[in-house]
Amino acid sequence: METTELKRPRGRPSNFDHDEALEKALYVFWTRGYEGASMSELTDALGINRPSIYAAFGNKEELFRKALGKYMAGPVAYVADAMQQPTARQSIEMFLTKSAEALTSPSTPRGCMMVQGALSCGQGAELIQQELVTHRQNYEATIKKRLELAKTQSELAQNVDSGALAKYIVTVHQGMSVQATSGASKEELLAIVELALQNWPKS
Amino acid sequence: METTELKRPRGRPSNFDHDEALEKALYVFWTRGYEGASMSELTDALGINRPSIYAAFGNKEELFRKALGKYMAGPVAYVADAMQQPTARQSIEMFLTKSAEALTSPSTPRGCMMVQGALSCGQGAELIQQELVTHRQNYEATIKKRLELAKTQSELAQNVDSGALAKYIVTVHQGMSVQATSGASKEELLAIVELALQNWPKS
DNA sequence: TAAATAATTTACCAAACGGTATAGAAATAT
DNA sequence: ATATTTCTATACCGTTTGGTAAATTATTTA
Repeated sequence: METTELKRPRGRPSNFDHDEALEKALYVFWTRGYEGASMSELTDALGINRPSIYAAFGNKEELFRKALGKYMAGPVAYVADAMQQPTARQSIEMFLTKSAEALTSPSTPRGCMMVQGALSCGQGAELIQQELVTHRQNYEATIKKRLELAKTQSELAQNVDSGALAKYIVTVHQGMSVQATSGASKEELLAIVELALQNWPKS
Repeated sequence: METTELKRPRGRPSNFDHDEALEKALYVFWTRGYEGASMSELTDALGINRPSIYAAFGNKEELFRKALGKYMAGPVAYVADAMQQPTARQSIEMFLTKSAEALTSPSTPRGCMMVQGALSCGQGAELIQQELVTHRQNYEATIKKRLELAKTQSELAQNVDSGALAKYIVTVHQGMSVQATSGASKEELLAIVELALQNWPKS
């Protein structure tokens, strides 16, 4: 039991749980976007003073990056799971279905943080904007890889354009994110998923 | 020829063309979004002083609304044209194809202003955000009406859910807008359109 | 108990934000 | 010519932005 007794660090201990604070920051950024979230709103939501935030997380940019990391490791972790389904068809179906649920979950902000975090922005946020573009492209590449695996397994025909199909799938996902932000229900998004999956290429 | 000789108004005439200035403002808002566009950047782009902008267009909100009106009357006017194609299938195909071109046109900013104008925003822009939601929903309703017309004309079966199908179509459009902002080419968007149209419901 | 370390608190900073008061300049009407 | 009207230019307003300096408080080590 003495292994649970961690040696406490030298000076005054933190008055707040860093992980809880980061989660609260995540929700603010998720709702407002990078620029729309002000440091004042963040300090209010986190319940701690501004210098403590800067001491713990750096500056606004780094706080956003760390919140985004928590987002990808948490609410978006289902994507990696979906890719491990036995067939590509099942992977994509699970990806879009879980997306429909996640994008409209009543316990989280609506929409995808990677889409609405900085789709357009002012002069000071172009770096964050570009980073979100890269993250979206990474997910697209992940889906493309899953489709290419399906081609080697003869689930999909060799003449299927996995790049175009992956782009189509993430396009539907990103469109659903906009719809979720506009107030669409989970059922409405699931109906979209059903329509989007009707044209699965024949093997 | 004397009808072209308009009676000039009373005081000092405007030093700039209001319509040209509005078009420049449109491009700034289109690129930066409502919040991302600062009045300083707008005055620079319009080439006129700040009080002249306020005298001519009101405040930032009204300037955005007027620019948005110009956007809908200009770059987005093809939507109304598309709806008048002889068949719904042709209407939707034209809508998405023209969208793919417009969203990636080299002579305009990328993406759809109604999507990226204020997808997420700070506390001062929620009204604009909501107005954009309403505008997107109006376009969705327009497409739904076109599909319902097709049902009365037996182009589409009675059991087709025109609401869900319309939602699917605008979802693809909105996803393509995100893709365009991320750098997708016109050809890539056209490939998405092709995939999206493969599942057109059988009559 | 004293020194050292690290957090919190208060107060503040320069810069940028949207918006405007005031004065001058350019046109028409009398 | 003079008065009137309207736009333009300079300079400025209060507020909010992201970010910090300095002092205080709480904890561990010696």
